[in-house]
Order: sequence, then C-alpha cells, then structure tokens
Amino acid sequence: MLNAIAADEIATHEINAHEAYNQSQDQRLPRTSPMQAESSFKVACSNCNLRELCLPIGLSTDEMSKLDGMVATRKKVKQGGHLFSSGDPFTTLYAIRTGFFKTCVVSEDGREQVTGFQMAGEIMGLDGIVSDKHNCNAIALEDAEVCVMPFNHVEDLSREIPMLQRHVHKIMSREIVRENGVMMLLANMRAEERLAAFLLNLLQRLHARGYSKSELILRMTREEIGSYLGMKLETVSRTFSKFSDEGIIEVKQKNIRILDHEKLQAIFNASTC
Amino acid sequence: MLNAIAADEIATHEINAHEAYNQSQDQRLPRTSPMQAESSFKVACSNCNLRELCLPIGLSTDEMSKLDGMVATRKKVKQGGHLFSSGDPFTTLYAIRTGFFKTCVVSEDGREQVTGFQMAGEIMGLDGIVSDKHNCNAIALEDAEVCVMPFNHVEDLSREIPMLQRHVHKIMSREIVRENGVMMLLANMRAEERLAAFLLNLLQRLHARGYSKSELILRMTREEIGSYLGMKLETVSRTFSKFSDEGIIEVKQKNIRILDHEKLQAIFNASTC
DNA sequence: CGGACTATTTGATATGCATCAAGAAGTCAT
DNA sequence: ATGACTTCTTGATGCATATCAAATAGTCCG
Repeated sequence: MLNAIAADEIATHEINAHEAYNQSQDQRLPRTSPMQAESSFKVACSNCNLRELCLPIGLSTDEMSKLDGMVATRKKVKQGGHLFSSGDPFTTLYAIRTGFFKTCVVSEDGREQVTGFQMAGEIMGLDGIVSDKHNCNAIALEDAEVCVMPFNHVEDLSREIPMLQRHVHKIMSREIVRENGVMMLLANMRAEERLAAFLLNLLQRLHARGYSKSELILRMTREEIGSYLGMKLETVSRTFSKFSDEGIIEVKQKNIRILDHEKLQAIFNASTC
Repeated sequence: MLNAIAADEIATHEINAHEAYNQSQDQRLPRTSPMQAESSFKVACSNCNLRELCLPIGLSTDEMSKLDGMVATRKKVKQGGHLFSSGDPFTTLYAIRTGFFKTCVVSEDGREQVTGFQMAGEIMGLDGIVSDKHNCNAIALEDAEVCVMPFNHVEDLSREIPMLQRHVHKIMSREIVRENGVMMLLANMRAEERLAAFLLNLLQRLHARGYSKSELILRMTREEIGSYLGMKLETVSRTFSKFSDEGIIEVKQKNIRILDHEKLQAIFNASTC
C-alpha cells in the first residue's frame, strides 16, 4: 500500500542511521565545534561521527583504513553558494558533513525546479555520472561543509571492497526510489497531502540525526518548498496556515512545531486509502 | 535551460544507441524471427544485437566473453504478466530483449502510479537494490522477453571489468536524471506540454532503435499515460484530440502519426521559455 | 458472427489551485 | 535604529483540469 511506500521510501533516506544516532545524541552535529581548522586535521572517515550515515556498517579495520583514502579533502560552502552547477564537469561525489542543500534545475528565465533537499550524511552529485557533467545546481541553504570524494577513488575502492560497492549501489537505488515517491506525490496528491508528506519526511530524516520529532527549522523558503512540491508559494503559505488553524502545527516563520503528529500522518495517509 | 535538459535527459534514455542502430536497421528487433527456441541457443551478450544498448562499448573480446556469464537465462513474459511485483525479494536485474513494460506502484484501493515505460535494451529492477526487495511492479504491455542478470553476477563482473562498473553506474545515474526530468514535468508543465514531452521522448527512444520518427504505436492505455503524466485519462484523450484538430498529429486509436514535429517541439519548448 | 467487455471520446459542470494584488512581517546593511 | 529589501500572509478572482455522465468504437472469446 502507498502508506508503506511513503513511510519506508519517500520518508526514509537513511538505513541504520536511526540506531546509530540514538547512541550518541549529544555529540551529533559538530556544527559549533571550536575546531574550525579542519584542514590541519587528518580527514578520516574512520573517526567521523557521520560514518554510520555515509558508509557501510561492519567493515574490518583494514577496510576502514583503506576507506580513509576516499575523501580527498573537505570543502566549505557559504549559504547561498554553489557546490556545483549544471554543466560543470563531473569528477567527484560529495558527502554532506554539516549544513543543508537544495538541488535544482533552473531554466533560462530563472524559474527553478527543486529536485531535492539534502542534509548531513547524504550524498550529492550522482546525477553527474551519466554524462560526466553535472545536471543540476547544488546550493547551500546554510553554511555547509562537504567531504569531496573523487569518483574514481570511489570506483577503485568499490572494486576492492565489495561491501562498499554494494553500498554505492544502494545509495543510487535509494535515490531512484525516493524520486519514485516524489513522482507519486506530484501526480496524485493534493496540496495538504503534499505538505504533510514533506514535513513528515523532514522530521524523520532529522530524527535519524538526533533531532526532535516535534520541532524543526525550515532551511528553505516557501517558494523552494513550493517548487519541490509542485505548488505556488502562496499555496504553501495557505496550507501552513490551515494546519496551524486546525491545531496540527504551530508556525513561527521558519520554525515549525508539530502539535499533532497523528493528524499530520492521517492527512498524508488520506491520499492512500 | 529547460529545453536542453528535456532534450538530453528527459528524452534521451540511451547513449550511443542511435549510432549503433543506424548501422543495422533491418535486423533490429528479432521479434518475429523464426528461431523461437532460444533456450536451446547459447545465451550470449556477445552475439546479441542489442548489446550496444545494454553494454559498454569498446570491450576487448576477452572482457566480452567474461560478460557472457552475466545473463543467467532468459525469461518470457506474456502481455499483462508481472516480471516482478512490489515486495518480491530482489536478486536480479532484467534487460529487455523484446517487448514493452511499465513499472508502477499500486495502492491498496487499486490506484496506480506509473513510474516509467521501458523498451528493448533498457534495464529494470534497480529500485530493488536498496532494500533487497522490489519496490514496484513491472508489467509487460505486450509479450516480452528479458535477460535475467543475477545482481551478484553483475557486481562480481563489475569488479573485474572497470568499464562495466562504470556502465552500471551510468545506467543508475541516467535513471536518476530521467526521474528529475519527470519531476519537472509534473511540477511545472501543463497538460499539452506534458503530452508533447511524452510523445517526443517515446519517438526519440524508438528512433534510437531503428523505428520511424514520425509514427508510433502506443503500447499503453490513455489511463496509463495519464497516470505517468499526472493527469486523468479524459484529459489525455482531449489533448490528443486537440493536437489532432490542430494538425499536429493523427490519432487512430493507439497509432499515432506525427504530422508536424516542429510544432510538437514548440509546444514542449513553450514550457521552458 | 454476436455479445460482453474494455477503451476511448466528448460534453457539462465543479473545484482546487494559480494568479493578481496589497499589505505585514522579518532581515540585512549602513 | 532606519530604510530597503526579501519573505510571508491573506484576500479576490479566474482558469485548467478533475469529475460526472453518456455515447461510440474497438477487442476478445465462445
């Protein structure tokens, strides 16, 4: 049933991330860590507290040390900055360490279609593999840092470490399944259902990273939400207001508090029953 | 610009297929070949006249003979039959040899969202990798035959043959990019633009397989088209009629003849300018 | 061939969301 | 803090497509 699809596939971006993060909630995102001079520290996946999100689990220490060669370097991107742009030559994948991104395609006249929002532990750049150049823009919605993983390193290591090979395949498959879910959302759901699905998806992904299930800060504008969900910003705003009137959520600008998770879920489920 | 995206990515499903097929148009699809007892012949990619669609180009004969182990067997699917269903354990990918498929997700009450249409040379089953079970149904829209490629064979061979590894990555990336295009179509375009995009996409893929650029037979119903394009079957029908009235196409049931390719392209471009 | 079914077309009407518009709230830079 | 800018909210109206309905065409099978 659609519900199952949505709960598992639309909404779930990460496997095992949940468990991993329940263990160490208070050291979760070192966004405000005093150590800012990362370049002087060794860039090592083996010490990274996001490795449960990015990497396969159960690697031997030997394999793990090989993997440390995968990330060539790190890169910071300021809010509003482009990590890569459509047409850029594709050479590397990126894993988000901190921050929040959107990926989008922009037409000549400036209209944009947001194709996804990405957060810590998620991989960007997969769209570039097919034609050796990027197919979309990746723009930071807040100051961010990413791990730069040259794609031929990834491929070389994948041939040596079958578990990594499988992991890469799963990441790509997951993106395919996610987009399947978005297609369904765009083709079949009404505005309220879309927004409910969107919020539930964000909540779940954030929860897997140790954040609250009942509160979130939107990093994107109403217009960007609308673009992603195939509706106009006014409709996004109205729908937020409607949810607010009905006591389902509390909206204070970009701060959203979930007052009635069940009802939100019910609105989303409505589309499937 | 959107046009470029659409022309290259929404519309293009295959690379190099075009060139390959211009060379040997008359032996293209052996659908009506007298040799029906395939099981008695060796299943070998190296002799397959679809290999330019499925496989990387430029392999050595040594690599090519290794590859012959990739396809374990072939499988026939009758019109209306399921190649696989949502929830089935995932073990293999499938390459279409002959016939035409749709992939879709179905909700409990029977409503379906078509997520794609697949034809000869295209790969199905990628959605199953992430969770080791299939995430959608693959249903034959006409009698079909597929090559069964156990996924662990594919992974084993990928580690030995870097060009195959890259090829597998490209196929998955292409699917991601295709779905990006569909998202844009669903979120931004109006009915006429969607149908124009759909027809142009089919025409291009068929042309790459040696078929006419100005004629096609729809293997799917209006309802299936509508599901894919996020519109109701009545709207699909009306839009066909409109195109017909305007002299852009000629519609005889499932037979479509393109009378004014330029105009069709212009309708599609309209969405991007 | 004939009957039952499915698929398609076309018309009339309803509706959800887009569009247009204007003001309010929030943010940023000086 | 002040003004300029962006983002957001809310209202009024219009339109594209959905919905409901019925007739026609095509297909399948005994």
